Amino acid sequence: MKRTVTVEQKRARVVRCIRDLPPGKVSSYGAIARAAGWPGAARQVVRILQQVPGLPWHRVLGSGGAIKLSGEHAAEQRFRLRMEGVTFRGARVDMKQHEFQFTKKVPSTRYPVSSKRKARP
DNA sequence: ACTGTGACACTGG
DNA sequence: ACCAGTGCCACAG
Repeated sequence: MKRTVTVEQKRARVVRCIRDLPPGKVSSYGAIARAAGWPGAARQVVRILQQVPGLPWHRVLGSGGAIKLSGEHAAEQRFRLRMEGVTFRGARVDMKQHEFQFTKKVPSTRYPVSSKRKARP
């Protein structure tokens, strides 16, 4: 039979992953998507963060621990993270110390990019 | 059906 | 470090 995983189910898994982030620990959009078994859905993680209230949104960063928000929002995120004891290395979070390790995570799910050639008319 | 958008990820120059 | 190009997925118009 067909598995037809609905978007709703994927969203639910993403939400769970985000809720699993304990204070002082962070993750990234892409890592959350992979941990939720939905590799490549970083942009969907963003949507979910904006739509679902009550999530620890400040613990989700861009790749490499970069804050992808701007202006006041970025300041707010930095503030909240510092309040939880998260340390920074310049403008980015020290992932070495604060990246949360999801036990699950899809095995060797490399980003499906087949560069090797750029736009070639 | 098609196009543009977004708190993204990656690679290459 | 920065920018450009490409890939990704769902959603709004």
